[in-house]
Amino acid sequence: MSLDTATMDERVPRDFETLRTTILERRESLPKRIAQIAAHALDNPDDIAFGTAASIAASAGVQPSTLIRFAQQLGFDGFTSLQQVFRERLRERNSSYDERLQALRAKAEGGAGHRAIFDGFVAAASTSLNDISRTLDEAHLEDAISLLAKAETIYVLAKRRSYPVASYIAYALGKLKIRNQLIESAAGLNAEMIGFATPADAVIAISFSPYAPATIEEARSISEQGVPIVAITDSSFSPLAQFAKVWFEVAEADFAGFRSLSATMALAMALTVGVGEKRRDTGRKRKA
Amino acid sequence: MSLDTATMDERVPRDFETLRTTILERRESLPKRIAQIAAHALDNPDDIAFGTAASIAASAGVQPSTLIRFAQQLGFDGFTSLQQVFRERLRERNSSYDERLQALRAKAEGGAGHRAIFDGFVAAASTSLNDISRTLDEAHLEDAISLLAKAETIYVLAKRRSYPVASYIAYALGKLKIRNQLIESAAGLNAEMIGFATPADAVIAISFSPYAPATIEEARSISEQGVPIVAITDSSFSPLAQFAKVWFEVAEADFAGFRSLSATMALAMALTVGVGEKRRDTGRKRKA
DNA sequence: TATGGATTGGAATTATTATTTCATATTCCC
DNA sequence: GGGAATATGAAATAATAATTCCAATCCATA
Repeated sequence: MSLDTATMDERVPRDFETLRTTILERRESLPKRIAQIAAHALDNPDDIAFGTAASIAASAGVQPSTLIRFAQQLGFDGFTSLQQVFRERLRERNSSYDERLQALRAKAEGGAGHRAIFDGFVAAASTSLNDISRTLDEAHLEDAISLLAKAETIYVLAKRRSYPVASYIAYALGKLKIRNQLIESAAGLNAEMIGFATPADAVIAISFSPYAPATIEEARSISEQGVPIVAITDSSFSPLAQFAKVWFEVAEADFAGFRSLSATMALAMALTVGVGEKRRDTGRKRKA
Repeated sequence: MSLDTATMDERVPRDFETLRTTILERRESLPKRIAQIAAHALDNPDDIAFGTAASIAASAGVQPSTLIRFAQQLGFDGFTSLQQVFRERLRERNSSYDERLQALRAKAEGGAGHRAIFDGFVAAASTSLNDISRTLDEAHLEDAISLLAKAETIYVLAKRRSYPVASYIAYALGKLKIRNQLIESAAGLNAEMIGFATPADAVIAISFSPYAPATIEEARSISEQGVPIVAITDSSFSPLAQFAKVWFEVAEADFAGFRSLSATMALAMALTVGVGEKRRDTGRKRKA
């Protein structure tokens, strides 16, 4: 009877992406109601993962039995095993970014392809983003934005690994027509540039362990001139923290010896755009 | 009997974070077995979300009834409603980054606090990372890494918005002792620098719409010298694509007018570290 | 338009799973 | 150390959910 329905030769999709592809391939050849639930499944994968056969069937507008036929047509032996795939998807994507990162690190160590390296950096970035959105102190954010919004010129201070963030901040401030000055290491004029800063200005300083000595030195000297500093750094022991009016602790995950910048970037952009908004609101605009 | 157990005055935790806090607060005062399952729940939230009362109890080393008592002690009326919280957590975190981004955009438009802006950038970064890890072409990655690994000097070419990525690549290449040359816009010597490149070298070029004319011009001129180009850009219509031996399409989500860089960064780092590995493997090393 | 095969709906059945109950053990306080 | 209160284990029970079955319907083809 049902022994010889097309379930022998075809592989049962074990992961969501394969399943998705399989469904899309067969889309045309599926009976109406089965197609209906197939579409619903791809559109609402979470519902499949958590719902019961009855509830899913109802929200897709079919009978529970149809749902089971759908699963069987794909080679599963019932709804439950189809559901496993949808659950696995949530498991993988979600919670275990940390563990996943661990696994990927091991994998990459073991010399497994370049895809693993890429996945590692993606996982590191995601982990960092998750972390920061959990730990960011909202009050600090408000304080920092107020402080920066009052500044005549915003100085942006960062070297080496943090420099890309600084350059993005400078780019964004420029686009928002907010006067700013990037203090690079390239030209040897840092000391002079810093000398121009006054207490009416402000600084965004970014540095992570091992802290670039130049950054620390410049931060010290500028804070001694009474210029308020907003710092982004990685621990309360950071030398930057002691010079700063407001500081953020950002823990970036690393992979293959390079730390992610994603969390720092997100915070940097929030500060920048936040300052832009604040200035627009208070109607206090300056020339770029 | 059980009507007046402490379930009236205390709020039932509706979201995972509240639940977590509640559990941690009471940790000390919980009976042994209940504490055991409480710890297990916080350590393996996914198991709670997907398992059955029996399976969870088994893997925590307690009886199913204990699990239910645990739920009731927290104010839930049974295991099922406790489980809902764990499922909701997966739902929220996962699928809906896109929708969440939409919501946040609307919220930020409406002038809702700076936290919303920050969340928006985090969501944009996450969305971009999800996208790229789905769409990245593994073969392209291999090709690009092989190509770059053979180069004597790697030139890194990017302006404006893409410049932070370029500067991070240059930093990382430097740390890996791979000879490289960053082509900035600052110094006006780009034409001369480019003139030094030979077909034995290679270029990483990064540009997104609206493409910086200088980047395109420089890419054209360098490709005419026979130097192979690896491009990171945002569509197959990108002018960069036509000059490139290998090119990657990276779609970054944007928020408040600024696109995320997280996906581009992850790809850039994978390329960089990939090249480092490849050189180490082939034993073909060069001086920095 | 009749006929066979595939598809579907809906209820009956079976399986699984949560919950309750009760006997036993442990803990805490006097 | 005795006794009450609390906690725990194990199995019985109730609830819920998946699956199957069969009759009705639809659809293509002769």
